[in-house]
Amino acid sequence: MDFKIIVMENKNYTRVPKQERSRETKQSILKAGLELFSEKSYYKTNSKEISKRAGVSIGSFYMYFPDKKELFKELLIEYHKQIRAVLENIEIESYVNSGKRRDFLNYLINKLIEAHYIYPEFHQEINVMALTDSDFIKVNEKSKAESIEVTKTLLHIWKDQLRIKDIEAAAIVVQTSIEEIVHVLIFSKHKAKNKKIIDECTDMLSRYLFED
Amino acid sequence: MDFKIIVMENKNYTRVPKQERSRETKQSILKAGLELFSEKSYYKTNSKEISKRAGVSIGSFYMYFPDKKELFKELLIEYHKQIRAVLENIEIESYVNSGKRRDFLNYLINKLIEAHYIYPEFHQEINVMALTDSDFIKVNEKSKAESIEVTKTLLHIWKDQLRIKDIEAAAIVVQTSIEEIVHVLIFSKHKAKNKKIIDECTDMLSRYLFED
Amino acid sequence: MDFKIIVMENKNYTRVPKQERSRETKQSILKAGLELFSEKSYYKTNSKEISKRAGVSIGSFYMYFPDKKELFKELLIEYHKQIRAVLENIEIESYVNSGKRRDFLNYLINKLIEAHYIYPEFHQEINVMALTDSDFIKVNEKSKAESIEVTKTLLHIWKDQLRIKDIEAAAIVVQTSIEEIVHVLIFSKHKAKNKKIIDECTDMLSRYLFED
Amino acid sequence: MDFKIIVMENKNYTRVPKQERSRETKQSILKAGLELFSEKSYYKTNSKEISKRAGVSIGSFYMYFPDKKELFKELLIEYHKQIRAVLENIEIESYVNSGKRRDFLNYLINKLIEAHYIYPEFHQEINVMALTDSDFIKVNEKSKAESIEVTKTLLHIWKDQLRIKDIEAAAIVVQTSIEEIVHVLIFSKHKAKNKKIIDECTDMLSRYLFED
DNA sequence: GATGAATGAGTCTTCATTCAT
DNA sequence: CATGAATGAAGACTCATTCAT
Repeated sequence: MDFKIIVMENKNYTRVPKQERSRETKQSILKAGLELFSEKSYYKTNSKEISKRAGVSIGSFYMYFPDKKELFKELLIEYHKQIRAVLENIEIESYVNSGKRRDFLNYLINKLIEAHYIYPEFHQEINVMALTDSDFIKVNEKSKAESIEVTKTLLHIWKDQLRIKDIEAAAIVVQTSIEEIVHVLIFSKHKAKNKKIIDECTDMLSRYLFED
Repeated sequence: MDFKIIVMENKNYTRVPKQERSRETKQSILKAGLELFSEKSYYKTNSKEISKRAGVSIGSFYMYFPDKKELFKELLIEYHKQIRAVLENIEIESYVNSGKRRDFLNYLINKLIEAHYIYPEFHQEINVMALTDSDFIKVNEKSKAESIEVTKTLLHIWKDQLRIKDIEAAAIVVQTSIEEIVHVLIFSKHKAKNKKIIDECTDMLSRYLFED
Repeated sequence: MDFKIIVMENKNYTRVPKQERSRETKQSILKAGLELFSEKSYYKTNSKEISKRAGVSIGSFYMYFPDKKELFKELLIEYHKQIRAVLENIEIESYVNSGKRRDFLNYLINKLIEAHYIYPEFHQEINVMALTDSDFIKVNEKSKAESIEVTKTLLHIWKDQLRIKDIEAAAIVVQTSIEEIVHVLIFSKHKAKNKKIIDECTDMLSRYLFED
Repeated sequence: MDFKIIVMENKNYTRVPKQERSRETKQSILKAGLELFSEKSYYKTNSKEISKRAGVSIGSFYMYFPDKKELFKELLIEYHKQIRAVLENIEIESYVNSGKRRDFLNYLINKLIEAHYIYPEFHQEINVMALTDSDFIKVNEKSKAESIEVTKTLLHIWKDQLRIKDIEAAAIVVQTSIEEIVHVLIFSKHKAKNKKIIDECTDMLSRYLFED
């Protein structure tokens, strides 16, 4: 899924392959769900509204999703997929040997912000649901564990230069700090401050992880 | 509010002073609300259930609270009051001049954990509601701002010994990191790891804030 | 439950005991359900309509019955209770020794007609549901088995005068025949014929069971 | 209609005559409807499911039947046609003059059981629908009246040997008794008892109709 | 003819809130 | 003050039927 709307540019071409149309409909429901869950939260959004926003009937909604929860679940999975995609595109090579550890940390934080920016409000909503519904807790815990694992891997690359002893605990501290600061930055109203905060965060992590 | 149930010790007095009885009833509703919101979230708890758990009628519920939301609001305010109380009881004096900055940070984190432990699940639920309902967003933002303010004040005490320049940004980074790590610790399943994580966090903040 | 409507004769008397009112509401729903299920069948009756007929809100409906099915179940149980009551009031004594076996059979058939007349259409509907919903099949089978048991007991009374050998099989044949003929009579449009049919049925059973 | 699936034996002919194909499609829908209505009742079967079982699209379903009800109606008519066919094949001649009246009754009951065995569950479902939907009540009443008419005709054959006076009423009693006992036998779980029950029924009718 | 995606009226059911007692 | 029966708007979900392809 990509969250872009596929705008039909040519209404003259009559025949849209059935499968295509079908995919489109599902897309539009996913998109509407993403928007509304983000705007007003899961509990304040009802299926009628999602359908309306998607420009389809309620019947269609239930053709593609057995229930509202399932729609959320699909969005959740998609969301994590995208975050993962960003993390997997991180270019470590140029930093790892050049000793530009601080630059790397900066780059990492910015990448993560970018990843979460896809749909910041949905990020919130995910947290909400993850806390509310046992079905989502697992998905979220798994996702968090994976993030910590990625962090651990990254730390291992600088293994020899680290001043910290317990990589496991450090990974948790680092990952948690970054994640939450990214969160703050995304919702910050004073975007001006953001650069400063990123710099401080970079400084903090740099001092923590490495001997100067 | 304290969340303990006030057990009537004197059954002889048939007439309990109305104000007393009234306060009790309200207490029991608050307690029931706190418990249920924490256990099953705001949206999955209904007023009938709260009344039942509180041992009062639904009618009583609506005598003391204009609606369900107001009950949550009062709990929210009470919750922040308690966190504040913990913070206000922090004893800085013994640390500030002794140079035991690292010990202080450790003490601070432990104090915050203690503060949040009052009702960890409710802490979650607050986050949920804060994101869901615009009425609570303000309460929460205000609370966060105050926490950062407190952090700033604390940093000012060590003013001369700090290596950081931008106290404003540092306060945000420090407060956010601590808050979230506390969060992780509270819900951590591997309590064994917790001490290590606290130590790493202390180390990180210490290195960040102070020159060795 | 009795299916009579309790008409409030005196609206001036303000206080209707709560329990009384509550029972009344439930009564009116049961009555409405009985009527509508009989008139239009279970599947064509919806909860809104039942509530409307009962003069209460849908909310009330669901206060007293978890769902439509449960309402039907309660009516079913009540129905069988009433049939049983009629059977238990049968006066055998006056017939058994006088040798008026034929009169007794006649009396029995008439009693059963009376019993089923309480709500003939509901009798139909019971058959419908008993065939449609596995939950009701048991109730119905049990009820039928009990009827055959009663028939067997009756046959035992005339033990010495019976020409039949297999009382078990005879009880099934007799009970089934009566039941179905009663059914026919109830729905018969030519009430004039009914007496004749009862007489023929009596004759048939009499000849079958007893030596002349 | 016969309920057997017509397996296409000749795959060489790519083009199956349209009428043939068309009839086949309709057959498969009828078959699927019969099965599903019998298995789960009319109201719990939906058109999508019928189409699926029939291996055709919903669109096809609605090409052959204006609505779900019409499908049931066709099955109903077909069902009665088959019962009729069995009755019409009854061989009276060999019995009527030989005086084997009892054997004939036995044969008749067995024939009727055979007739209803075509799809016993559907027999049930017919009763359900006949009571539920006014459209089917007529079909059913007509069918019942015809059965009584056939019974009357049969009784007339033995006219001179009958001990009963009112053939009309007797026909009702006989037909109703047989019909219902057949019903009991079909759904009986204790098949062992069935022979005994048939014998008792034969005995009952024989004693009732004829002087020994 | 065939297809099956799309429709939306109609059901069941919940629950915050009121108000007569 | 206390009670809890009653309310009904609102939401989740189904399914017979249509119609563009």
